[in-house]
Amino acid sequence: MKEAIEHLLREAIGDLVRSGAIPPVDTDRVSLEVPPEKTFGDFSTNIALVSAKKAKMPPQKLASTIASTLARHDDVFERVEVAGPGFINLHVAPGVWIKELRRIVELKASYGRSNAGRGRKVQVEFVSANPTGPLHVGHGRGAAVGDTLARILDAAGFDVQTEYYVNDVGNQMNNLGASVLHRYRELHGVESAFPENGYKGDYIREIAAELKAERADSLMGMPEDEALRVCRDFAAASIMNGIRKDLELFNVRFDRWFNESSLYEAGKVEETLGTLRSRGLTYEEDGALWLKTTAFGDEKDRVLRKKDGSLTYFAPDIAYHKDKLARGFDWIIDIWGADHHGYVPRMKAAMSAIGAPEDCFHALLIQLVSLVRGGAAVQMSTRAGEFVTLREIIDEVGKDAARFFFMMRRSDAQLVFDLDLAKKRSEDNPVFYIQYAHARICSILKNAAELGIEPSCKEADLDVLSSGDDLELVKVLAACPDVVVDAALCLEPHRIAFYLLDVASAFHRFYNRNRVISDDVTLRAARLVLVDAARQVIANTLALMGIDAPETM
RNA sequence: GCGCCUGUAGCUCAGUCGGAUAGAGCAACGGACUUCUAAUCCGUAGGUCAGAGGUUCGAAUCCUCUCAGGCGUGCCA
Repeated sequence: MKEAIEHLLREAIGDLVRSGAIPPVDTDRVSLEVPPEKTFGDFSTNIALVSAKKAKMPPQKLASTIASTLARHDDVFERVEVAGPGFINLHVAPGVWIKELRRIVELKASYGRSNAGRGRKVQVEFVSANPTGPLHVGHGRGAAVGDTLARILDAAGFDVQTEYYVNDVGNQMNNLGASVLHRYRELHGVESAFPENGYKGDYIREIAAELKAERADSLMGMPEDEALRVCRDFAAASIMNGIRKDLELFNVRFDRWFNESSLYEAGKVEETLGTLRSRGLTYEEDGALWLKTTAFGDEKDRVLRKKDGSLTYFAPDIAYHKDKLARGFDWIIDIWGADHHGYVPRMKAAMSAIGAPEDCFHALLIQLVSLVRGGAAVQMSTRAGEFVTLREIIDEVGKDAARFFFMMRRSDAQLVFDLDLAKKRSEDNPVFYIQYAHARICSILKNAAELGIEPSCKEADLDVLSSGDDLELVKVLAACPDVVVDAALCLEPHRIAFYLLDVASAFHRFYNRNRVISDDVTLRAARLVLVDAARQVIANTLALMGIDAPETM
């Protein structure tokens, strides 16, 4: 809708410029917004205000010239007005909205989808938690945001692939193995010092117990190296298994699980270092190998290979992103915890170093989540192994509430997750407010069906919805495609959550003031189509968030 | 010290890459159920947009400084 009207506006301005009626105007700056008040119309544009100075023309005069040209589209605009200092306010004709309502019902689950992304290949990498412990609350937010973003990008016409990067090599894996071995020996009555940098969570004991159940005491006589390796591999497999299950429960799907170890196996890490070296972007100093990231805006150069000969985390990560590039993605989106923000400039620099196009890489940072229960903060400390797992959250408040709550804030703002509120089955819980709207509509449709009436936009005369509360509801529903596209392009999935609240609120208001199944046969048929469209929009938008749309509550 | 994020109603937060009288929800107060799910709706009240300068027709939004909170600043991952 918005796009179509923007097109008309550009066309009108283009015509005026060509005919010499107005001086050249920068049409790139043409944009529509939804004005703060209904009396200002459905859309408004400030193009006359923005261009007045350059055009050397008073804004009001410029505005009225453009307005009168636009007004010729009397099939689209009911009224075009100039207001205030030079806004052009557009009142869209009811027929246009009714046509959009018809589209909702015809397109069904496809309504809201568009081709804005023009099939560009996008990869969204998220969660990517190390396989050293279960997913915790913070990972949950990343999972909800990443999965929702991927669904939104898909709906907006991008070719999306989701990926989980598994850091299955490195020191942390050895620490994991040592931790499990320590607990395993404990179970066999052998005490030893707790390993340095070991993992202290109870899950380590559980894994040790599983290992004992499977292998009895067979590790006790093994050489240290071999026992450590067995523990490490067993623990990693067990933990990854748990992570996959948690994500499945959370309705989060990955197209691909990418093991860091595969980069080494394929020789990609050395290959990448070779590429960087041959481009003259590396140098040796203090016995270490450095990458000249300062050449690409980083504040200091970074080490690739340490003095002791081992690689930093950075080195394989560059190889990983080089692999992503080679797979042909136009847009590479990494979703990281905000504590990694210091890593962004260096990764951006690395992307430039391996020849990535400008702006093809984007790191989306997810700020911290804190939990509140009974009005008090829930204490968490990953280091001490005291953290609330994603699984516990799902078990406590349910998948739907958890996903919605994680999406209720902008990603770059810290989130306070109120567990009590998320559990409440009442009006102040936004998830239930929305799901209740959906269930209410389903109930109306069911009652209608019992009377032998089905929503049908072929039989109904939808023009009777051209005013008042009916039209207001149509307008809210019709915003859906624009919201999806905006959320996708801005990488702001929280907008979907806020839009859903708008739709639910618009429906509840409508419901309380109007009867759908009434004696007026014409109106009844049309309103049945209207509420069915509302049901469809709510269901489609909930689906973008991976949340169920229940038919009864 | 330097860098990033945040600061908007009592609370939790929106605010569409500068627009019109700064908006929701909760909490408070007052109303609406012989009616399709009252798990809802309507109304009232609530503000120095952290503070101070600046940019311009116009600033919560952009720039500078100050204050407050969080995070980062490894040859860790």
